Amino acid sequence: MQQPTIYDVARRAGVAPSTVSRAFGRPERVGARTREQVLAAAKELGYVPNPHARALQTGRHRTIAMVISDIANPHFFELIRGAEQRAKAAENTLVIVNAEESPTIERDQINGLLRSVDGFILAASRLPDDDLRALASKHHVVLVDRELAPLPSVAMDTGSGCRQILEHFASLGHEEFTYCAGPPGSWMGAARWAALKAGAEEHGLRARRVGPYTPTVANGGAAADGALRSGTTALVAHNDLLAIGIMRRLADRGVRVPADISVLGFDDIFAAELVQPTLTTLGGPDAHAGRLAVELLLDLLKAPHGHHVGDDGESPHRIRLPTSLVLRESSGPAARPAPAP
Amino acid sequence: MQQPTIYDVARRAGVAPSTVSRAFGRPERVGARTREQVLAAAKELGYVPNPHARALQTGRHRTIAMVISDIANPHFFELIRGAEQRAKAAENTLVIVNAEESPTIERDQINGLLRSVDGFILAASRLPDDDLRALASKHHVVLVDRELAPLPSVAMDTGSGCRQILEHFASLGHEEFTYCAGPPGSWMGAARWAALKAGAEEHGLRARRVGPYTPTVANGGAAADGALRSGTTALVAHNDLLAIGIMRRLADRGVRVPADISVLGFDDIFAAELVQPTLTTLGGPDAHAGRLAVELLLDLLKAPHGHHVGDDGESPHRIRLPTSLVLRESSGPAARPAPAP
DNA sequence: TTGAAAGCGCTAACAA
DNA sequence: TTGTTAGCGCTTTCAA
Repeated sequence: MQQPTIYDVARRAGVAPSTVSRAFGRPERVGARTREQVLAAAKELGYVPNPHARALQTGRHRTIAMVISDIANPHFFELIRGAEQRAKAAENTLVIVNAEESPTIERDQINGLLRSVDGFILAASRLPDDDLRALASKHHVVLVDRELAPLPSVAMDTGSGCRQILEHFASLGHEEFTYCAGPPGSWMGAARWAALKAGAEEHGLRARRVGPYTPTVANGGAAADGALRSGTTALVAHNDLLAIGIMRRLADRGVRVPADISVLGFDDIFAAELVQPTLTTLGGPDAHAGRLAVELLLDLLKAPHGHHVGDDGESPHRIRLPTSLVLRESSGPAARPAPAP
Repeated sequence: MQQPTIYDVARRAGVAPSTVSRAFGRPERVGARTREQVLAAAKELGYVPNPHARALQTGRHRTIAMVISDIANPHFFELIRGAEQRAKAAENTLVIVNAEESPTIERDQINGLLRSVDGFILAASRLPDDDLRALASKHHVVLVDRELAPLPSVAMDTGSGCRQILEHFASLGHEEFTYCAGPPGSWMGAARWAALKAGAEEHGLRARRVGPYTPTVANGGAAADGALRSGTTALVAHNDLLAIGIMRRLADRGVRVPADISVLGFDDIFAAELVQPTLTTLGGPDAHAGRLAVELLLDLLKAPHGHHVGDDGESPHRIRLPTSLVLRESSGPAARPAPAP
């Protein structure tokens, strides 16, 4: 059976179609009595407004898309939750799409939704800067876990976070550490390494880097082997998934954590306290980040149409969230360098 | 700036708007030369078809929605991945929405997408049977992790799966076991308990049940305490998340796994082999399930409009996937019943 | 406050 | 093969 339209409702309520439209879109511009009749008729008929017809006319879809670089990474759970909450509060639908760590897929997903959503929240986007700027010049975009002037963004404060890690290492007597890098396209990964390297000297630490590795538990094996070769006493992994994989491989090779090597991760995913030993990691307010990202996007949508952040000299919203180092069992006092195998 | 429309492209290419439309929608019905001109003009202008206008006319959106009962449950990762793959192959966009384990939210999410997508894949839906049937009578719906005649569905084969568990217990000398139930609205949970209970006797086992519990790691504590009170030697949890939580609580209370109690889960999520001891669990081909679900939905969409499965006597597609018990460290020979605390 | 009518961008008869 | 034309269901002037 056909879905009923405003015309069906109008006929039933004995009013004009435009009145039905108003009753739904701007109820205050319809007489209270009329409104009730219309709503009643609509209910009887099971009328549901057609969002396409509405979008065609208004250009608004009340839908926002969240593109996640890898939906299998638990790090994004809370982000998604927060974003959903906030979107729902604003009566917007949030659709999640997965980019599978691939810029190509990410681009395709975005293009597929370009005309169906009001804006995009790109979480840990792997797109090149230029693509991002081009997209933002025609559509509303908010970045998460990435910063790029002049786009609005929300990201963890890498600088202060990495300083906490450095201090932790220094206070435990480590003299150097090795960073197991994530994917080359990861802005966060680059930022972390930059901050770690920059702050190392003043904490009396030598910084090394191995990688890049795709950040999954499975790839931790290679990362562990790579790091072990350098005979280090402390490891920082691109994220918790990689850190967990590293610890597994270390255990297999008989290297004790933290006695022989300390291991740190980023994100504080739920598995961090499930593994043995539990993982010391730098976490942040993910749900809050999700809420803020939606809020930023909503602000953008309110701006005059065709107006995008950066058009004039207005200060973009670049939010940095505080992080905190969650101390668990995987980090401890420096040991002598692990014997090269 | 305004997005260009077919009219702009038509003017530029010197053809009629309908020709532009055809060039995109049914390229075979346009002369090769004309088509090239149109496509070239479209490219220069940066034209992108407006899916709403198209949907308004055709009723097709090339979008399918996947509603997940809890997106934070890693069990759904592979399902999502498989579904995405298949959807992409058919040039459909897959949007994921989260129901947060709440029937109300699930219904709201569905209603919000009702007119924007071609069909729904409901994963572990918490909706009452009647709601599901009502929805399926007006829209295309495929169920995952749930079965309800006459809707098409794909689910793990609970019967054979639970038999494997029972045999495992019996062969290890257990004489009874306790099932820690999941949420009341979970069809899968009910099916598991039913299968476990039904098969227990013939394996010489006594079956008990405690719960329900919301299946999260955090709730494992209560589940463990509940089960311990009964002095059991074997535990089956609604899913891995709950099982992991149970093991943590058991460890805290000094109960050894599997020496004192064996613990089993369902789903085989990635964390199952991360925990200590690693978790014995019943897993299945999740990615395959995702692919199949999309395929089933695509079949439905191909059927004549207004025609829904069950309208006539046609046999619905109810797919059952084989499961396999992944033996890990958390299950072992029966001990004497743990002393009641 | 309500109605009439135009049109959003596209597709699909129907004609040419 | 291509153009003309009439909507899809809705919102939004403009009048009444």
